[in-house]
Amino acid sequence: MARDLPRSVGRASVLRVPRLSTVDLITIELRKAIFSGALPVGAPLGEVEIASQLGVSRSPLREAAQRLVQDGILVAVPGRGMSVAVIAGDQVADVYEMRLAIEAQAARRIARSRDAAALARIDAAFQELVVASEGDDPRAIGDADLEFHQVLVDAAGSDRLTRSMSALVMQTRIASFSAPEGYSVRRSISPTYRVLLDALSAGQEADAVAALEEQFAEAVSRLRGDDLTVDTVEVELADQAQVFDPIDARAAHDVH
Amino acid sequence: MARDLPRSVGRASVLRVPRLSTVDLITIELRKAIFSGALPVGAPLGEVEIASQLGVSRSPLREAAQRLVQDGILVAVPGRGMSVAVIAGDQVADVYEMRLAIEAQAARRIARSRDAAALARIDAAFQELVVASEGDDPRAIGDADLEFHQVLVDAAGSDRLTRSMSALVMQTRIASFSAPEGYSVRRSISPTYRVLLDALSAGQEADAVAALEEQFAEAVSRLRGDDLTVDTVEVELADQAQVFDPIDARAAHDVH
DNA sequence: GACGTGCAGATTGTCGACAATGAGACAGAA
DNA sequence: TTCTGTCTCATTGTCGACAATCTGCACGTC
Repeated sequence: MARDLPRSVGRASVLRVPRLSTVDLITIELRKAIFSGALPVGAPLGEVEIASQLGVSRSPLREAAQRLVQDGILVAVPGRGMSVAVIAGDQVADVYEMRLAIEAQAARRIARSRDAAALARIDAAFQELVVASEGDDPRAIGDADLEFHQVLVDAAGSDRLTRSMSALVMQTRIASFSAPEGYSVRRSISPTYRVLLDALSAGQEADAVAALEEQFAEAVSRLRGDDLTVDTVEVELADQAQVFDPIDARAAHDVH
Repeated sequence: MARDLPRSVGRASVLRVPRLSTVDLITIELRKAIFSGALPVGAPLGEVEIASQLGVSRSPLREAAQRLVQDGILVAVPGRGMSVAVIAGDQVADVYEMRLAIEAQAARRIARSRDAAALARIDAAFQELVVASEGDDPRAIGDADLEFHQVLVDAAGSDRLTRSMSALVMQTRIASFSAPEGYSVRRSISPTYRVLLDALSAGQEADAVAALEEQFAEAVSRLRGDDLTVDTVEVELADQAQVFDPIDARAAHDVH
């Protein structure tokens, strides 16, 4: 019925403004804080302190925190409050099991479609990783690595794969922070990356998945401290920042 | 050093009691309500009403709701509150894309390990599905189908795959409710199930994944209303229950 | 009669406060 | 000295209330 599409253009002329709620903002801020290490792994998060730093009340903070609990980034123990998750031991392998699920599916989609734009984006992300690897900043290398994998999944064009991957990127970073030897990254790029890229553009699904599996197996054993043969570069422990950006300037010590 | 493991047995003698928080309880209750259809798809959820039905205040309810938002089961629009998600159109295919990611990974693990106990559990779940399919209760068939897929993933033994699947089970049910023709299920069991089971016990990873892909392609086209060739059985629309169990008896109309 | 405007009702978003629970310190007994 | 019990303090969990926002209806105007 035409009456349902009344005045103005029938097809969406302007699309919905994606306003962000306060909870969204807080969630983003908390993610950044954890990802950067400003909120150290295992640290209990004092609700009053964090809330005041963000310039909000405890209610929206707690709501945001529940989202992170849901994606396994925070853990909540009933009487004891919440703390940043620690991902170590068997959990590390589980993170990579889940990553394999997501990334393998993305890889299959991409290999099957061989979409030029998608492949180009992935290649670009790989180049960023190559550049970062030439430097000595482990944080930059780690970021580029995670970004590459996120781009890989994004290129598959699935909302759910993308969202799931972003949670896994966080968990991977947390696992790195939780590593017994401290945060470190592989200095040289694993050959599996090029194998993966080649397989994707050649449309060889199985090879692409196999490359991912090998790459993840390496990563798991490195994170568990089993494999000391690969050359890594560590970050100084003093680099742990202790504060993070409040949502806006008026935040911090302010009377309501 | 032995001094670090002092009194009592060194290795965990009793394991942590997993007490559930109120937020956990509410989350479970909301899930049940949505899964059963008591909270209809697309329905805005009045916070005061639901909270009073559950016998809790709005704060813990809102916290629980944020978890469901994170799983894509509820949607929150800033000024307008939350409502049960509607999963239709392209989102249906996306749900199955994600399910393929999770279930294919689980299938690969199982096919690779060929763990007898795991295969037995899956077989048992399949038998339940067979039994349900012999009846005429579409809800029972749908439940058994989803349960089968959940068991399949559980059998892989990965916490994250399991958790992810439980969210996807919810989304699949929501997609069914959102279907243009109303809730319906396939009357006969797709032959892809037996192919899958055979491939799993034979250790044929690729065949198992292919069976899942085919099965999901069928499901997507059925849910989109494209495919009217398969025989389905629908549920009466009047069956929508409108209330759901409060957490405990003292709930509802009570002065605090 | 149709459209735009303003008001009223209801609902959400946020806050501060209170109650309940847990952690750590301290003292006393074995 | 070591363990146990108690006390205190800090923190979390929950609530009711207020302010901000949105929806629907009625009114006035073209």
